[in-house]
Amino acid sequence: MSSQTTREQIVAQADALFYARGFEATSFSDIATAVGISRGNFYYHFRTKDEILEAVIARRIAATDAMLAGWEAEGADPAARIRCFIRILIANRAKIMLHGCPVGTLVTELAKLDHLALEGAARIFTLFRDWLARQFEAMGRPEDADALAMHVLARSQGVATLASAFHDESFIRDEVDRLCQWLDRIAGGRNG
Amino acid sequence: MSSQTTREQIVAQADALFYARGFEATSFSDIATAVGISRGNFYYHFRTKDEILEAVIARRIAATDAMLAGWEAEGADPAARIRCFIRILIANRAKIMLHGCPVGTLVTELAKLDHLALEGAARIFTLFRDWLARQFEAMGRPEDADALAMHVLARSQGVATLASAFHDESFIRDEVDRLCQWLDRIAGGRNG
DNA sequence: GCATTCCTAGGACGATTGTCCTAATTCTTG
DNA sequence: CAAGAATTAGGACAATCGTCCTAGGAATGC
Repeated sequence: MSSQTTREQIVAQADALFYARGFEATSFSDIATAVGISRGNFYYHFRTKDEILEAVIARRIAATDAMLAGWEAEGADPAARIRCFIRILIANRAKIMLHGCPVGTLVTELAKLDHLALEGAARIFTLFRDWLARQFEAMGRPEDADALAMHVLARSQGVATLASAFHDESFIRDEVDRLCQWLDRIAGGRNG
Repeated sequence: MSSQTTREQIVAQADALFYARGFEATSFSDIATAVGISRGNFYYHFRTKDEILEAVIARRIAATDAMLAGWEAEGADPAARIRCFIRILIANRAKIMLHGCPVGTLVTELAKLDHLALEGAARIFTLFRDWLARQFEAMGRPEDADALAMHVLARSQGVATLASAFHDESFIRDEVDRLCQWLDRIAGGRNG
């Protein structure tokens, strides 16, 4: 039990630090200090840095799954569900302006490192992609549901990147509005 | 003369390595090895890693300036100029699928490191932003030229991020087409 | 209450990091 | 050709990295 808690604390702190500082820039000592344990104890729970990364990715996958399931339970309107996704940009704007998108920045870093965990991290993107595609299918766009899902994903990524580059909150709001208008046009039946 | 060449070689190799592996993951030794000189010689030209980063950013700013000026010299049609920008995604698709956007990934990394050079790196974004805004002004959209510029910039960023996450070339083409269609609608006078 | 497993602390390891120094070499200039 | 500056090579430096080991304390099961 106590070990579970320690392990969970390690993964939670590693998750936050990987997001705020990046994977490579975060050291064993950083995480151990954040949790309040010794490096020796740390090593008992995770033998390599890659193991922590795997655990963090698994944690993020679980959290994403839960979030998407929650939006799906809220109502039956697929357009409203997609708006839930788009509005993460607003809800998390403070952290996004500081550190960008947690998924996008991790995937970008792992791609540059040629890291094996890149595939796992990209799976988080896939969760969003497939979920969004299902909503577009439910909106009556089965033929280009995946393309539309990728489109929404891409625009959200771009907003997060530029918001952290320019630290501009009103830009986030403008782009969210623009994206929601685009979604309304899709839902209204016109072209995209 | 020979020193100029050595210095330029260092900056060029550092530029390529920072793009491919990231700033922090690239060491003095990596750059020295790539150039084919000793670390001691390296230190003669650059005393700190931040100095190299500054030089790389200055180099990228100069290259960006030249590229934008070149597009401006090609013709007088602002929409065609913007299409030049959008098509970088196609022209550089191979490297983008491997390492993302050079500007976006550098800014993202420096933001996480709380690095002083972030401001300088964001200046590259500003070059594109202001240039794009000038084109939208010339297209008769002075009131929202900057917002439209940021919109184009954001969508390009998102495409680069997802293209490197999924290693999907057809996605790049689809999004470039979509963005060009959007541009045509803007140029045609309808709403955005 | 004893034995066994689980958990923790603290330090050691080789490698690598950014930085710096010094001595040799090359180049330029008179 | 000689004198000075510019350039290079190679190694030393303290610090930190990820990884690993060992020994003691806490908890659990019989």
